[in-house]
Amino acid sequence: MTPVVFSVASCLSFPANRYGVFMTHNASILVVEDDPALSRLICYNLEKQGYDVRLAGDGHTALDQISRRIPDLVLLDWMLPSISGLEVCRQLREQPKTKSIPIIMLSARGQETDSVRGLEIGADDYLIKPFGMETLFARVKAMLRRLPPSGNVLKFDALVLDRVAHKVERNGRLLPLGPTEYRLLEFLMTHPGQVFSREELLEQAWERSSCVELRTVDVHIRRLRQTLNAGEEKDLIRTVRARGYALDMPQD
Amino acid sequence: MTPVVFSVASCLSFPANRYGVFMTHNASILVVEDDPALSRLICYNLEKQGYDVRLAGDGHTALDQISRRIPDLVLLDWMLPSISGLEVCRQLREQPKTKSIPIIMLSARGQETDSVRGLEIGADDYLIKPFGMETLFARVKAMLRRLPPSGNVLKFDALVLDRVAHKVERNGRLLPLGPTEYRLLEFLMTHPGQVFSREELLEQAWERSSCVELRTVDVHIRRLRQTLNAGEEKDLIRTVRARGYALDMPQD
DNA sequence: CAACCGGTGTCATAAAAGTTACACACTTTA
DNA sequence: TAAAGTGTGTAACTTTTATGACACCGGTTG
Repeated sequence: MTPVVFSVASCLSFPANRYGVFMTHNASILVVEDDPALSRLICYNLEKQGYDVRLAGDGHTALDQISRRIPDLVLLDWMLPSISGLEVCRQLREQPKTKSIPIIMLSARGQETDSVRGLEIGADDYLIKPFGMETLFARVKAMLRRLPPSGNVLKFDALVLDRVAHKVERNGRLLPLGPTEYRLLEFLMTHPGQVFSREELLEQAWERSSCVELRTVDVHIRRLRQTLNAGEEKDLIRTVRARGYALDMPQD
Repeated sequence: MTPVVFSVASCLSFPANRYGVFMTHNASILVVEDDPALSRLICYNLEKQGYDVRLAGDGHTALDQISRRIPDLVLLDWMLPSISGLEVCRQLREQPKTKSIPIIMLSARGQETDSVRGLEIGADDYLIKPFGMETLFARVKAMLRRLPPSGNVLKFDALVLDRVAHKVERNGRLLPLGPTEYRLLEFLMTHPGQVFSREELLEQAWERSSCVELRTVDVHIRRLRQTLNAGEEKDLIRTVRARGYALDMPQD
């Protein structure tokens, strides 16, 4: 299991763990589209561009996913089962947490009044189907370019650590961490999948000179786990007997 | 120092953009278009919408005008005498002062590769001629909505700070702030959500040369809180243990 | 000119938050 | 099953932050 080095334009190199989960700072895009053929085409191509792509097949699912984890950009089809794209857009613009998510609407409705309506209701761009993938990429890139300087953000699975805001979230849930737990997690997130001995963790997450018991690491790992997994979620910290700990995807 | 007292009533009629910053003036738009018929049509209609519209008939003039006064938005025709719109766009994106001006390209070139090229080079949107005025308005509005905070009035939640009047209010309640508290709040409001250490806050809200105890920041934060939250309102200042403070929405 | 007054910085102390050590239970390994 | 390695709860302890009191300073007022 050698670390795979994966490089994306304008991004640093990011190691992938053995489960193929890329730890990138790549923009996350939620594609909301009910036509499987089109959604597959879009997702496939966007993923090939290095984006972290999620898919929602209808309005409800979309709102649900967004409430759990806020994407950097939403591609939103107009015609959708359950809740229409227009309505999804309206609802997103209402809530403070979601109102500034960039939205590109996709629609077969090419009438001028349609695009105007979409933009009026809060969409940032409006693409008329059928559109070429190149056009989509260009629009997506142009939109992401204008994103407010995305603070130093580390991501691992649904774990997001924002170094500027000094906040950690898992699935949108804010995690109350103490300074040491924060440093510990920050270190682990910058080296995902790697196992560290207690000595190494003390070296990295504690003061250089501090002479602390090795066992202390256990306690902090435990507390980190407790906070991290509050909510019956899977344990992201792997214990390696006689070696140490690692931030890692659960086996099963 | 007189207590800061004022009313924002006069500002409230201005539209707020997505950053919560009120536009205290009408957005200025530079139209770069050599076809007199079209440019007149566009200018006339935009002015009727209340925008502060300027016109440039060719690339040189456009760059010249922009260097003299930076507009909020540029409508840029592709085909232009002297310097092409594409080149103007490229040059604008090169200089720090102009690189973040929103640009909507206008062009009769409807090929996919053209729009892609325009967007790649730095345009934020690309409209294919002929387009309806309604579409143009919608695109312009959508673009201006996303302008970063630059106004003289900062807003965060129900907190409003007017830099010109040098006054602050929350929920319509006037806040009597001292000079230091005002500077502190002003700085925090221009960087919402970000955590700053006491050193950074001293650097930003105090005189360069002043050598003041770090703990002094605590006291001023406390005074700021006291004034800000007089009225059983939620605390907008987040304490980050061992790091500093941030202006932030209460999470829970 | 002297008293007053709001704005500041500093200190001492209280309160809160986070860290460490330790005892012991539990689990895995040989 | 013994030995080694881990997990957990607790209590003492340390660090950091909140707060109230007070002295100083410059400007204004009577």
